[in-house]
Amino acid sequence: MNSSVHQLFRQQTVGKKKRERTRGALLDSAISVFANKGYEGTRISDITAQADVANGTFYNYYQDKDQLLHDVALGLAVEITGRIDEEMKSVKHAPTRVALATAKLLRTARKEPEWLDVLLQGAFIVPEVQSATIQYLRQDLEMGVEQGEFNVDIDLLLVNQFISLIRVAALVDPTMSDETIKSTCEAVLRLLGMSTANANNQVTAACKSLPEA
Amino acid sequence: MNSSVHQLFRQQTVGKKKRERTRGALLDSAISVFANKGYEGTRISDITAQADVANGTFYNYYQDKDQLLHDVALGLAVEITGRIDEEMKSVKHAPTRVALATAKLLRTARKEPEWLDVLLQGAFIVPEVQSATIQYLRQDLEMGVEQGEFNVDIDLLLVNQFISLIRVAALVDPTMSDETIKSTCEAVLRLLGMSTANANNQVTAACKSLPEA
DNA sequence: CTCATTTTTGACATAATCCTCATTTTTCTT
DNA sequence: AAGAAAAATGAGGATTATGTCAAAAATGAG
Repeated sequence: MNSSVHQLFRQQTVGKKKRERTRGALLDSAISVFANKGYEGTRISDITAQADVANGTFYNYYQDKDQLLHDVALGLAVEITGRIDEEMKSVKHAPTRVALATAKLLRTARKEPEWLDVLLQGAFIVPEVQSATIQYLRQDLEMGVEQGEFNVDIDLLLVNQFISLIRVAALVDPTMSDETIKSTCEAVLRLLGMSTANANNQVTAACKSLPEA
Repeated sequence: MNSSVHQLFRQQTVGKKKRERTRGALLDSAISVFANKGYEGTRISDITAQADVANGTFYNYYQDKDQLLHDVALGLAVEITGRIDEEMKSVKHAPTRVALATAKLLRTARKEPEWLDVLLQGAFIVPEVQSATIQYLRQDLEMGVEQGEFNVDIDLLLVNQFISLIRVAALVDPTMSDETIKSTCEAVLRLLGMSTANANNQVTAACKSLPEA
């Protein structure tokens, strides 16, 4: 049985050969199970049951949970950052970009809480997912320093602090209210060295350009 | 075999009856194993082996891992916050208190990385440990707002953001260099609404009052 | 030192999960 | 629609962890 309504990887594989479609089913299943039981708490049999395939089928595609998490999280990273980037092509002001990207990411998490959950699990466990995520962020942060808007050193610690603020939002308020999104965006900008008032203004402006709840 | 040099709970139970001493051994063992294998990855047999007792002995003291984590993390919370509070009795200026407490906590983590690791695991898993930690923090944060130094709303989200910055420091730099400690203290103050320059000054001043590395 | 009480022990029954592979079923090309 | 290739199946052996308990050992009060 597969209770997830939004099947990212299955959608990506309709029309392809059976092999790819089954892989897609396993990946979608993994999103749901990893999110609900956590990576450590997940059993292979949870994933195959959710994907509606036999136990042995898993081993036709992956050798272990690690490889599956790698594929799932990296796929989610590509999907999510791709969407956000696409919507921000024309924005050149770093604080606006950061506020918008954060808000859009958290909005995504409101609709698909499992996506962010699994992406973050991957970012803390799979090095390749971590570096993909970090690289994506780092550009905007460095742009903000060059623009004289962010008054901090951009290093590995700072980027991880950024990511951890995202994680906390999902943890404290899984429903991801507008309130939580706004507070988190402001916290991020303060972390980057903007004043409370400045951060507030940036976030208020950025949120206006978001589609309605 | 017990490779840990610093045996907090055993120290607390020397002279007491056998029952308390064995409990202390289990608690110290748990610190080491939880820190190295993570809560989920820990087997009961790991803990009894490390404590140099038989498998069945565990069940004379705890019904499951949960109860053990509860005791260990709460014990660590009491020990660590107790020490820090004691050393800050006379400090009334909230930003100084926050910078000092953060620096002292991270200094503790340098000497006893396992303590902070397990405390944080507990804070995210055991509600009672979480609320103990949060209550401890919240007082200083609210004091800072009253003193007009922290320009933010103190809510559950903010307190968790604070804690997550601590966690990130331990994650990114387990050796906990002075550099990491300083950066983290500054990030915390920025999160609380202080300017980069102000945060910098506070932290520099606070670090001067710390004992040498 | 004695011995009732407390504590420890570790083999074992139970249970959970992993992973394989011989067999069956499905796919899809011609 | 036939049939070779691809994919799926799920029973079962191997492994690992859990929690129990009757017997053995250690404790410490008198």
